[in-house]
Amino acid sequence: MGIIERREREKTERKAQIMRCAKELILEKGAENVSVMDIAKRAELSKATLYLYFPSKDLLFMDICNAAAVRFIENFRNRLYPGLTAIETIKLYWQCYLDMFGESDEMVIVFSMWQYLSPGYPFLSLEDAAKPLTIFEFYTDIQNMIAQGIAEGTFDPAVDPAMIARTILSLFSTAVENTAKLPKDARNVRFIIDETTNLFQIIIRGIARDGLDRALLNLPTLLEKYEPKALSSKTG
Amino acid sequence: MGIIERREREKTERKAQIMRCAKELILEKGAENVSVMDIAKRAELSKATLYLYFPSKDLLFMDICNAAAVRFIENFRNRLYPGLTAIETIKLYWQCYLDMFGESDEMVIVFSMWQYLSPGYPFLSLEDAAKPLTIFEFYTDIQNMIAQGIAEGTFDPAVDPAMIARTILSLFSTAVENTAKLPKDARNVRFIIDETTNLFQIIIRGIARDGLDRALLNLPTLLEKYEPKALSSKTG
Amino acid sequence: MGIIERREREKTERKAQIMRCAKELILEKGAENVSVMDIAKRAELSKATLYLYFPSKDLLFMDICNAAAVRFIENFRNRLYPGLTAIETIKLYWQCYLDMFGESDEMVIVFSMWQYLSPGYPFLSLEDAAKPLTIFEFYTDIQNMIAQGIAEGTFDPAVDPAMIARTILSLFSTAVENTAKLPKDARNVRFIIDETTNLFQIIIRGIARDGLDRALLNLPTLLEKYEPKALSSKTG
Amino acid sequence: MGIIERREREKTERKAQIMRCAKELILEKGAENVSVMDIAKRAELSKATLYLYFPSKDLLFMDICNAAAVRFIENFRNRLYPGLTAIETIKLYWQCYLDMFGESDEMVIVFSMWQYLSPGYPFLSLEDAAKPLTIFEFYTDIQNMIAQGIAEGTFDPAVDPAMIARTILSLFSTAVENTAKLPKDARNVRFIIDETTNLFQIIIRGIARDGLDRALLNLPTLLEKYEPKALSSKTG
DNA sequence: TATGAATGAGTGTTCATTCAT
DNA sequence: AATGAATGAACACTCATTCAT
Repeated sequence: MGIIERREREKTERKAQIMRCAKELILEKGAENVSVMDIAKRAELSKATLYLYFPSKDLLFMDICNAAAVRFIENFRNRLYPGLTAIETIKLYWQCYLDMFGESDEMVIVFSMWQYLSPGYPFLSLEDAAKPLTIFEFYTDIQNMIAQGIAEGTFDPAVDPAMIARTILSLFSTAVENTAKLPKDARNVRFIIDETTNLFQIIIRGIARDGLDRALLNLPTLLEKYEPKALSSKTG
Repeated sequence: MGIIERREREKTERKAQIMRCAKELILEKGAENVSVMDIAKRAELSKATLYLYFPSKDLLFMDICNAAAVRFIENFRNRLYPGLTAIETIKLYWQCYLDMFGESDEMVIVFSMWQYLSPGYPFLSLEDAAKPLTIFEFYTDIQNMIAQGIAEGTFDPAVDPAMIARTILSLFSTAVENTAKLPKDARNVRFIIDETTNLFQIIIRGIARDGLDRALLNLPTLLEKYEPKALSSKTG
Repeated sequence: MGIIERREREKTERKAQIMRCAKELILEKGAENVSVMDIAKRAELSKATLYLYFPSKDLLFMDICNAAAVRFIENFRNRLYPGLTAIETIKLYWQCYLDMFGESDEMVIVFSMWQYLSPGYPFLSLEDAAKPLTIFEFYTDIQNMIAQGIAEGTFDPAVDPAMIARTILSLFSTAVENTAKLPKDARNVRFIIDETTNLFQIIIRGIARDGLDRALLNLPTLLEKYEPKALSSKTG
Repeated sequence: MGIIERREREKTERKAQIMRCAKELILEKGAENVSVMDIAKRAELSKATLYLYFPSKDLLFMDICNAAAVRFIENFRNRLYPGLTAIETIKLYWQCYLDMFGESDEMVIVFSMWQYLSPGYPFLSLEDAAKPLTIFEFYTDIQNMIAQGIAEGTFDPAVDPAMIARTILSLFSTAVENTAKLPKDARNVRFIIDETTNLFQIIIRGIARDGLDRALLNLPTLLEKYEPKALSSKTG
């Protein structure tokens, strides 16, 4: 039985290795410039071997995209408290983003794969999406947070949650993808985090109900972490 | 010398004709699906002849991008009044956008070419841009308007004008490009205008100085035109 | 030694199982669309294991072809009476064909494998055949029947028995293979039998001695079985 | 204007040259073993250049098939007399076949291309044919001749003209293709002609009305040419 | 005995660019 | 000035076969 397990482990490891190589290349050259040959060379395998682990280039890319997206979403959902206000949830969401992005290039991968696979996706309509990407759940999550915020009187009721979700995703996607297209050494993770944080902050303010105290809307940053336990007023 | 001039004129005319054909195709099929062959056929020229007028496909596309951008920028600058406030200027800017987008596909061209040519551009830094695109002046113009707004106390002084300019351009670019990827008949110009207007509005609100009366920030829409002459208080 | 025998038996059984799977696939998809992978999957074995039992795909296919051919030939030879006239033998031969084809897909296998393996074979010369296929014995049998018929005055002495044998085999082969290329459900065994019967009938008539009573040459059909026992006039 | 004509001529010449190379390879290796690369190499061109002259491999092969088929059919129809009996027409048909086949490998090409492109074609049903090959007209022509023969009392009325047409084409196709698959030096044009002549002869006899004088049915051979002018009794 | 893993050599097709004329 | 012709390099994907374990 040890053998079977070891085989399993090796297979997983190989898949992971291939995905790692593909990710490197995506980060280096941009998704649309990565060919199956490139990945094979980097992984020191033959093209044919790649196809042993992934049935097609698209599915390899989808796996890469989903793996990171799943990690993010699970992390976020695990840290969710019942009874959080919309703005608290948003802050938590953002904290998860900072945590994940601070550690790795995962977010870059998520968004650039996403653009590659479903280019026009979230901006226009959900229905046009051809491929089942986990990242689509980002859309739902964000939409829900905005809707809850409207219900709680935090956000302007004239605002369309779906449109805001689209916008936020587009912004991140663009930010991240643009970064991914730069040569790797020019890339500055820290910068991306600051930039996307500012963007998100602006949008949150832009959709806030008129007259709301802005102090409530401050998102966590790399310097100021958000601790949901402390903030969520379970007693009140 | 008349001959030289005529030659010059003919050459310009030819170039314009090629660009016209290329633009048609970009709108019909999306930038990345337009081949040199396609353009040559549409222009009823040989591929080799195209290379007589444009040194490469990329440079042809850049010219197309620039030509439209120049039209927009000149139109905007021509309609500028001295003495306009930042927010008035922004409204005018937006009115120009509405005018241009309502009338023609020029904006689609501008942004989709731009994405095609310098995908990672404006988000990160001006210096990294490999190619001299006129569209970069959009960036300066927007930046200036935001900076002026900060100076006039309309916008939050903590805001970074350059970052806002990047953001706005990214959003438009994404919106327009996503649209451009749809088949031409499915494209809905009206929808793009509404969407980008909403986005712009949210950002303007998001960067407004705390406590500012939001009514001042209302952008023109397709229904409510902005008339700078009436609004600009030259006397005050 | 029981062990050795059991091993032998198991090996044979495994081979048979693989051949069964391959045959199913050939019937379903046509010989040239069956890959080693397909067969391995169907047999629930690894590709490598297949190569333990058959040294190559070609040789597996040859075995399949031969096994079915042997079955047919043995059946035919078992039912042969000494003292049958040529035309009686031919009728018997045809009856065997009808029996075998009516009951199973064996004939389809025989001929489609044959075409796959030795496409140019029987038409031109026996010597050119690269691979030792049992089906070549069909050729000898038919040739013998024709030669006997000539000797008995049933067939035109100007006729070349070898050529007729080639022709008949080619016709069957083509008929069967064409059928095999159709999707399995569209295949119409009944139709093939009728068609090949007609063809065979025409050839038999075509080579009959001038002036011979055609009634003697009527082949059995699906409706009219041939009973050699009754017909063979052992007394005369 | 001379230039245009020369270009035209050169283009035609190039096409012809490519077709020549492809034909050589088909004769040498069999149609299904000829790749675009092979043809390009033989023609001392790049693969891309081939695609300048033929839009796809299939269409190149179809052109090859059709060009020869058209030559044959036109030759036959040009030599047709009004008022010929069925059997006279058949003899003429055969004479055309002998003429064409004696001179070149054209018939080999016709039939092996045909098999490659529409493998199961004539045997089963006309409707299944996916590609418009001129060779299908062979089918109609033969069918008509048989039908006329039945009407004139030459052939057995029980015979199905369509089935005979299928058979004849299958036989030629098989004969020719089998030849084509042999190594080129083993091929013997003379032999094919004799063989197919004999086959055709046998079928004609096989479908003759019972009691008909066989002498009327003798087909032309390489040795005995058929001269339709002499035979067609225009006066009677 | 059995197999998972690996691969070399191939498939048809596309496209931006060059160059002799 | 204009072009027809040519091409190298690339693309995603497949398959029969081998071999270490």
